[in-house]
Amino acid sequence: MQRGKAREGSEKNRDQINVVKRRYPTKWTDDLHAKFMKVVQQLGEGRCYPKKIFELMQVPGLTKIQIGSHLQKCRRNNWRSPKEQRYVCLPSGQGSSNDSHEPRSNFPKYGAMPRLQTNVLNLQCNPDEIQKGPEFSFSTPNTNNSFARRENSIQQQFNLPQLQVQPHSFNIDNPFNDSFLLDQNNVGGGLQHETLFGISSSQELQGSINGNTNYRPGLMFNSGDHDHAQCAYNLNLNATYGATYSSRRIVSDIDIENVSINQYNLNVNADNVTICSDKTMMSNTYVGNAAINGLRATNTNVQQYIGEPNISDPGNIIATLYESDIEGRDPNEKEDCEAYYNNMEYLL
DNA sequence: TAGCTTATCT
DNA sequence: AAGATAAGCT
Repeated sequence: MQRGKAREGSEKNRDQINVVKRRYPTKWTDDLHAKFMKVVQQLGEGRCYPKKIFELMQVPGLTKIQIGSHLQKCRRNNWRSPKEQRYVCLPSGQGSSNDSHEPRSNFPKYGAMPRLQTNVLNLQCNPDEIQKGPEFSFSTPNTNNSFARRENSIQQQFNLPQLQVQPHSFNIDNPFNDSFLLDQNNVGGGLQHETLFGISSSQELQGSINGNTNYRPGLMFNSGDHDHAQCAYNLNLNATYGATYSSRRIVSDIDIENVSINQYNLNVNADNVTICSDKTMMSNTYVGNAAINGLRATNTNVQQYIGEPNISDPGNIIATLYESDIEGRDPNEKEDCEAYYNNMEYLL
C-alpha cells in the first residue's frame, strides 16, 4: 500500500488552496538548528522525540510536525546546514545517488531508534560479558532497522571482527557533528575537539567523517559508489565503553570508546583499552585519547605503559590492532586481516 | 487518540 | 534538496 502520498483533492489541499493559509517553509537556519541540537542534547540519546523537542524548544510558530520532519532528516543524515550546503559539491558527472531512503549511516540516532548495534563476526560477542555502560540500553532490538539490515548484509561477507556498538553519546556521523563538543565524547580524558581536527565547526568535519562505518577487506574504500563519495576513506570503529568481546581462542577485551580513521585523521579516542590474549604481547593498554591528524602529529592524552607498543605512531596502532586481530585465525582470515590493516595504513 | 516513524510529495 | 505531509504503526 502506498502511503504518504499527498492526494490532489484531499481536504487539506483544498483548504490550502481556498483559504490560502499556506505557510512558508521553515528555514532551519544554523541558529534554529543549534537550538534544536541543544534540546536534543539536553534530552539525551534515546529520549529525543518530536513532542519533547517541541516542548523544550519553545520557538513560536515551529510545530511538532516540522520538528519531526527535521528530526527525520537529521536521523538520516540528510540535513545540511545552510553553511554546509554551500560547501557540499558532488563530484562532477554524478547526480545524487543518495536516495533519502537509503541512509548513509548504519548508526541509528536519536529518539526511539535502537541505540545499540553489535556486529561481531567471528569474534563472537558474548552478551554475558558485556557490561552495560551507564547510558546504554540493550533492550531495543535491531529489528525493523533498515540500517542494521543493510550493514549486516555487507559485513557478513567478511571474517573479521566487528565491534560496532553505539557509543554512549552521540556518534560522529550526523549533521550534529558538533557532538564532538560534548564532554561525553571525551571519556578517555579530555580530548578537545580542536585536537582532533584543528577545527571546531561542524561543517568542516563533513566530508571526512562517516562515522561508524566499518569497512572490511574486500570493500572498496573508494569504489565509485557515489553514495560514499564523501566518506570514501573513512573508517570508524565504535565500541562500547565497558564491553567485552571474546573470540574463539583469544579473549580480546577491547574497549574502545571511539576510533575513527579517515583520509585526514586517525582519531583514536579510546578509553581503557585492554587487549589480552594467551599469546599476545599486549595487555592492559590504556589509551586515554589519541588523535593523530593527517600530518602525523600526535595529540594529547595518550597514556602508554612501559613495554607496550608505541601508540603514538599510527602505524603502530594499526600494527597492534592487526596483531591482536590475527591471533588464532586461519591463514585465509589472516590474509584478509592483512589486507584490511594494510589498507588502513595506506590510508594514513 | 496521540505520538512517532516512514515514505512520498512539493 | 529541504521541508511538508499523508499514512501506517503502536
